[in-house]
Amino acid sequence: MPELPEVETVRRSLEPAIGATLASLWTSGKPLRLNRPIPKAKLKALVGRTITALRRHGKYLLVDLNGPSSLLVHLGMTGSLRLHDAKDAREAHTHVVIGLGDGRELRYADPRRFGQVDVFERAREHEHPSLRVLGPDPYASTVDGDYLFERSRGRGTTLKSFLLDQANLAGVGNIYAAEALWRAKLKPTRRARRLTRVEAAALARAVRTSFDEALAHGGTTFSDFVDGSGQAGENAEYLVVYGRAGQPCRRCKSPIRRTIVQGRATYFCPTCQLS
DNA sequence: ATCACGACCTGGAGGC
DNA sequence: TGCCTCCAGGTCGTGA
Repeated sequence: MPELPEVETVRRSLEPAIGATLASLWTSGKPLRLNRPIPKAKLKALVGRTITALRRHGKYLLVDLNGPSSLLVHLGMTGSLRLHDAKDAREAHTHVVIGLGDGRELRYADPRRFGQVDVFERAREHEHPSLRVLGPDPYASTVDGDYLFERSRGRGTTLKSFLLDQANLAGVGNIYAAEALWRAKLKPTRRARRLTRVEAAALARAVRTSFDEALAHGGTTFSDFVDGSGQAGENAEYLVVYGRAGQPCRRCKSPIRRTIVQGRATYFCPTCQLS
């Protein structure tokens, strides 16, 4: 579910939590991704801190608190981070509840438990195992055609895998890889090393255009994505290729094709995305 | 080092 | 109604 536009939508929707103070903490006791336990003691130590800012890098949401620490949240496939009234019934698969002491609660829920919740020291942010390996956020000024061109030299993998590799660009997932490749008129199975400088520039623009559109529509919801206030996104209606197998290409009317590339559903237009 | 693949986990959809 | 199989927005460990 949540790729960069969805995580950014969550980030924006949680801004009303800035200024709130962490007052209590509850965890389910169930482990998340890689069977790793939620660091309850580190989270408990944050009680008394105030939320000062909400940031995002790629698909990671960073909640800054006064003092040296921040909270890291990754939504995995099915995670949600929502502001609730403390009186609201707790939804199934809730794993972290942070009481804000003002009648509100920040709740992390994640049915599949592919997500991540952690605490880190901001001064050592770049050393965090999950953040350390990330490439630049596609909205960073350093990301342009030249960056993608240089980065793709000597890479024998497909463009699709290249885009999904968070070490290259942080934030692209399976939906927007397909969307961006369609916009740039590039075939998902094209080898990254074959990208020309002109194509790389088109791809950099295409990634951002796809994200801009999705953001304007509040993100893509298929079944379970919601923002911090529980609102679903409308972007599924506007997708150009993802999930549109058999439907006409929005450029040339050819039926969109679905294939599997490296184990993941891949949508493209066989006419527009010839190479 | 790079790359492809399967595993992780739950729930929903569809077939019988 | 049940039971089975397949599929899903992400990441990471393994082995070639």
